[in-house]
Amino acid sequence: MSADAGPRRLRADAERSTARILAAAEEVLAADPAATLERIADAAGVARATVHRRFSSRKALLEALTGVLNERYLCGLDQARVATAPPVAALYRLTELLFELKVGSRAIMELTADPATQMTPLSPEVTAGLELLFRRLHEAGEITATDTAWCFALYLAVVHEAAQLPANSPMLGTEAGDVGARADLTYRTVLAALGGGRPPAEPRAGRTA
Amino acid sequence: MSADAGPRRLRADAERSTARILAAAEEVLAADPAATLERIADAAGVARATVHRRFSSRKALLEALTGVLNERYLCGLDQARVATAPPVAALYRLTELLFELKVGSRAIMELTADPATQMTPLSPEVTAGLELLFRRLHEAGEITATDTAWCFALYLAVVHEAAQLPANSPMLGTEAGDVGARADLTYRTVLAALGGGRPPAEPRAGRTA
DNA sequence: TGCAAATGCTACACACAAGTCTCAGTTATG
DNA sequence: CATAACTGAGACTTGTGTGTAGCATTTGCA
Repeated sequence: MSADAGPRRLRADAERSTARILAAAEEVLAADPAATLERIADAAGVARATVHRRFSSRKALLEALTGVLNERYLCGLDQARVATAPPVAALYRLTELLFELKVGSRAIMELTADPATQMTPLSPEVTAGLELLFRRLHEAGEITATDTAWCFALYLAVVHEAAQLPANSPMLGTEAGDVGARADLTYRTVLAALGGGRPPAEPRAGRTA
Repeated sequence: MSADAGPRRLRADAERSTARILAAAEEVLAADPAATLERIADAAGVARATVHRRFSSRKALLEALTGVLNERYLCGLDQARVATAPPVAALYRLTELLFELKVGSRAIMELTADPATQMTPLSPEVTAGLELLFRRLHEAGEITATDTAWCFALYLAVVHEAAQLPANSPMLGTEAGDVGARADLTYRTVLAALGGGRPPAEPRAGRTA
């Protein structure tokens, strides 16, 4: 399940290096998608050679990164119970989780998708989960939009914009937590944008459980 | 007003080359933001050396490109009469114009903004125009969102997503023109997303005039 | 028509990131 | 503790994009 899933398991410190590199790459690449491996190595506190040791190439590192993000999405979809919970509750919970897991930057996702195919680097499981969620929202009459592709293109866009919004924006209100306010804004905006006929309902299930 | 605004004016064919390069750069860079100057030159039907002759550096070319886009925005804001027309009509018209002028790809705009400052490469005039539009929308009660920054971050995001939407999406309906359908979808979505209390009103002024 | 300007083409210099290799020193783990 | 794994540091090759220069040719313009 790790980056390379090599034949023999890594030593503990090597595993730590891998994790630190991935974390640093996420942070650095979010700020500058064209950042050098050297800058990533610096941010991770390792030598550039070590990056090459843990990841056979830059491409491999990027793929590992999107793998991590995919796992986070999958984890979020699972925790939000998109298949069973009331759709609006699932959407709200999922949105909270996405902000908690800091899946704000779309730039990283666009790094692996080569310019030609323009394919979404989201795994089939993730897209299936999102499709299910929005289909259920539609069946419940919470949204009117019919195209699930449009639904989560818009959803991801709003998540991204809400993540980039400066912390002092009046849109975030005076609520306590920062991520909570962003999630709330995203939830309301998406539901309204996709044609919620009624004013957005409060979720009926657990909030920050 | 041209790319370099040199001391002496260019010959007619040189001016044409400049235009062709800019057009090619827009198309190629929209597909792949990391595209080579050589690929741009090929797409423009000129030699790479000519690109260097018309634009002193890659950076200069990118700046010229954003200049062009800024002009288009400015032109759109002017034609939409954002200062005088009824706000919803102005929004609708502006949206139409943005799609007609193919200002769909945000990738190009993000090319000039260096990763550090994260500044919007939109000119102050453009941002001022957009701010005015959304403030008027708010004052007219068409939207409830209070932060203009949030308003046009979301607006641009929706424009971008609508531009990327595949042509056969059910969201685009069976309307005649492609750009019209996208503009319509964008208009409705944005108005709803920003808290239009009522179902989005039809614009009261000229449509595709 | 004649001249200056613009272009295509080729060759070259330069910078820089990716990737490989070696070796000495450090750290985990049986 | 002894071995094997991991790391940092440095040197090195390679590939590639950018930018410059020269020269023959074409083209706009007066």
